[in-house]
Amino acid sequence: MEKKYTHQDIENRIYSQWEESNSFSASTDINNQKETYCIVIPPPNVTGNLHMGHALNNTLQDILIRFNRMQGKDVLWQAGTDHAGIATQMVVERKLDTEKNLRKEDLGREEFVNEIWKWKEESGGQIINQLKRLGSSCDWERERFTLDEGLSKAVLYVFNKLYEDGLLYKDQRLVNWDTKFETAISDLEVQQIEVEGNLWYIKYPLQDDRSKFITIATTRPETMLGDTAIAVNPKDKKHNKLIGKMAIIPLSGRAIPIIGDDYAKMDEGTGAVKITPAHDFNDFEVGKRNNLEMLNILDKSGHLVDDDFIPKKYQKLERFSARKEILSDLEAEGSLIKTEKHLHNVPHGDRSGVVIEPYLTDQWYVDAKELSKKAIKAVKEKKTQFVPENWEKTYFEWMDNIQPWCVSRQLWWGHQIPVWYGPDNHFFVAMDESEAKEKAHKHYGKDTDLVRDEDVLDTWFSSALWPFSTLGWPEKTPEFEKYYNTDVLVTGFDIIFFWVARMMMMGLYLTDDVPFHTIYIHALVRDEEGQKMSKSKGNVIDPLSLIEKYGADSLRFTLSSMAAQGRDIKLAESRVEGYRNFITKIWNAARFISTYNIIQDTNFDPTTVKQDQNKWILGELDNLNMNVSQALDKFRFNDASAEIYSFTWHLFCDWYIEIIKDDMTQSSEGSIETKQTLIYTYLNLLKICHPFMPFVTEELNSIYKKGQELLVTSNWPNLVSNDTVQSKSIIDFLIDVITEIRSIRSELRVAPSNKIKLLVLNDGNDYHDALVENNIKIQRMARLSNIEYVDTIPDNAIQFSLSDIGFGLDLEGVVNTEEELTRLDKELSKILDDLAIVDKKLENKQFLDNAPHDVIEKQRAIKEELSKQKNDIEISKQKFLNIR
RNA sequence: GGGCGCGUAGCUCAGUGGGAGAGCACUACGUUGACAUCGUAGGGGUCACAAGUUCAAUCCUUGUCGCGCCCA
Repeated sequence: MEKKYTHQDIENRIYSQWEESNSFSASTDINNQKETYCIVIPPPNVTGNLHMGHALNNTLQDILIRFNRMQGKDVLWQAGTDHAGIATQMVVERKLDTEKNLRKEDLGREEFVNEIWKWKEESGGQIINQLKRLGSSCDWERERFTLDEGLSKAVLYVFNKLYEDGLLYKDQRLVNWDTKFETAISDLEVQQIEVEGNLWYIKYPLQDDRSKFITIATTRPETMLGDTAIAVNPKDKKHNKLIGKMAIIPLSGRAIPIIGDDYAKMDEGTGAVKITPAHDFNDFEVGKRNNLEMLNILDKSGHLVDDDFIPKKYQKLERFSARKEILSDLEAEGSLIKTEKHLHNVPHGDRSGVVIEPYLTDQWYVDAKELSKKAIKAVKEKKTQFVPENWEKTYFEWMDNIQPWCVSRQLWWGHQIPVWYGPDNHFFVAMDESEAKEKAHKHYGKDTDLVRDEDVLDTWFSSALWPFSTLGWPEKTPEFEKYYNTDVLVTGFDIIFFWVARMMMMGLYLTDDVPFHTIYIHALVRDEEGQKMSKSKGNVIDPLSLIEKYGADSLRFTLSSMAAQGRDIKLAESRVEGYRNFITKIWNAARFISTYNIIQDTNFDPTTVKQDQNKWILGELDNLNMNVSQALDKFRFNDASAEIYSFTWHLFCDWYIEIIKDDMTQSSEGSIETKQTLIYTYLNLLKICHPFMPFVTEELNSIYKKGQELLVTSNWPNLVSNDTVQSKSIIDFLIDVITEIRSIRSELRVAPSNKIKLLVLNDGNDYHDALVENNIKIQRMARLSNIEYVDTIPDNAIQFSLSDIGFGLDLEGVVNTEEELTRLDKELSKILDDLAIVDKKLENKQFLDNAPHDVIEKQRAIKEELSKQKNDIEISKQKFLNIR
């Protein structure tokens, strides 16, 4: 075997092997009766690149998938990507601009969309290959894309159904408008950013007496051109007598009413607020309440319109230039009273980065309120369960306050809305143009030319169908029948609103079933300082470079070790390095085994082993098996990882391998049993490690199972279920003896090369036999010259006792008496402290009356143990004082 | 303003109503053919603070202080 595990060479080879053997494929035998396990991947964006969030998300999914696959279930991990409307369109627009200096309008819609498809075929979906590098065992043959034919059909069907059911309608409302992309965006794609702006105080003269003014304060003076009222609070004594009068907008000269409305807060600003219903969400509501006119001052690119109510000089100005102009003009004419610095939140598009405008447009809306009812109920009734549970609060909070879902986007890339308009703007919702034409014929009584709605649907509209559309729904496919509903959705909390909530709503509406019964919400990966990773901060750790450097298994094991519930992951590279060392350790254990050319005996029956060391390690292996399984059932990835780590390193390598070293060079019946146990344990350990570290375990397994089974499709180990109570207590005892001797040697600075004599008192018990049987092992591991069984421990020996057996270490001439006395004092004071605590409890009558029996018994046992140790030390101490 | 969460070893974090844990870092010493990406041993904590419940609190309750995130 190579001295080190070289992941660079091995990972690609292993992954191809998995793919070539179809190891990831869900069963093709649709009629098999096996229990199913299905996860749908949260589809990464087709423009995406693997970041730490993906790495964590997919590591956890892959652990679950591989674990369940090894349980013998019929497993489907449904893979794919989404078409990411804005993001993808943006990428291709930028590319066209830099490469050909073309704008999408130069090409026209059809050709531009072709360009996007071309881009998608050539360089889209890179992330799929990156997921493969991580080791993800998705069923790639079933990979889907939200714009696939089947998924698009589902989208059309759902749009029609929603419309027919009265859950989808066209409406004119304010939307979040991105002036860069010239489309509506979701409020979830809007980031509120705190900005230091200004509050400008502007006076509006009264129409009937222009020497009088009402003063308003605004952060957006340019919108005054669209004001259609000034609101004051009816209870505001300073202002309420003005209600019903008219004020004049400076610069434009248009007259607007002063109205009374609670929305005006007396203690904010001047108490009077300008109302611009077409440019502010709150004002929109005020406008509707008071039947105000809605004047749109902006075009879709954020320039002022050239309508008559806008003074000529401001027409067609960009919105921020307009603000500048207007402010300087206000100042010039004396309408600007003062300017105050003002910290406030300004909405920004999370992709475009530009300030988002509330903008009055016609859009398609889904009645999310209605759809949310079942989705709320399903979680309340635990048909779908959040893990950790408290995330359901976040879910409920959002669901309870849900707004109509604006599903139309003014983009070219996406599912074009299946609505056709007649010449009179009467529209027909249909599955395709011919159906629309039929409907139009019925409506108009003759063939009529129709124009299709130009807009496309929000990407999340199609993503919401993902858990079932990928399985062939709305067709009643065998896959849908078999794998739906899916088992668990694994995702980050930041996606609960975007995606989880929508899948729940659509799933329940369309399939009358929850899309998954568990939603596991994992952490966010942050940098070492706990900052969110972002390109602008430059603190991004690239998972691919970590994979390059340390191997995918190291990264995976690091992430799963740190994936404790309810806490974010602060990732430092040193952790990855540490777990890389762990993998080296596993590798080296295999090298140890390989030294002895052990051939695995397929008839070996672990239930028949006789020796304590072997029974013990098999028992510990069973524990590991159960603990890992239970931890994974509860999504406790960090616990599972910790179990694996400590078993492998601290039981198997540190103790088992050390204990059995003497047996390796022998050929007795006993040593054969040990060799077979060694290899049995190791191969099963590889299986248990496999979901976490698939590459290295597959490679190591192949050393012993060349050409036989692959780990990926092997079965999870069965429990051995021996009775190991006695073996465990014996091995634990031996470990204690060796550890105690090592500890004393180290503290008394006995050189490792100095082999000393161990004395054992002859008044012993059951453990005596174990000492005799393991004589050579103990000598080797504790660096002893020999072990002598004696009737008394001489005065100059260091004395200790374990499990009622007295021991002495003959250190005459080796140890400095004063040093030993110091050591004993230190020991003693520790024991006395502990003893005091136990005594206090046992002397407390209340404690004896109230505490449960086993707790009291435990305290008594502790006391006994401590008293014995105290006694030993005092005797030793006296002996050393005597010879001082 | 509303909600969620976090303060445990130098760092990163587990954990439990009944003798404080891990990894990394640190210190000392290193032998033996699996492993120096290692081995052995060791040091290090008022479990943020305060009050309460309890026979018993790091854990439960309340409050205070500090920090983070989400929503408005």
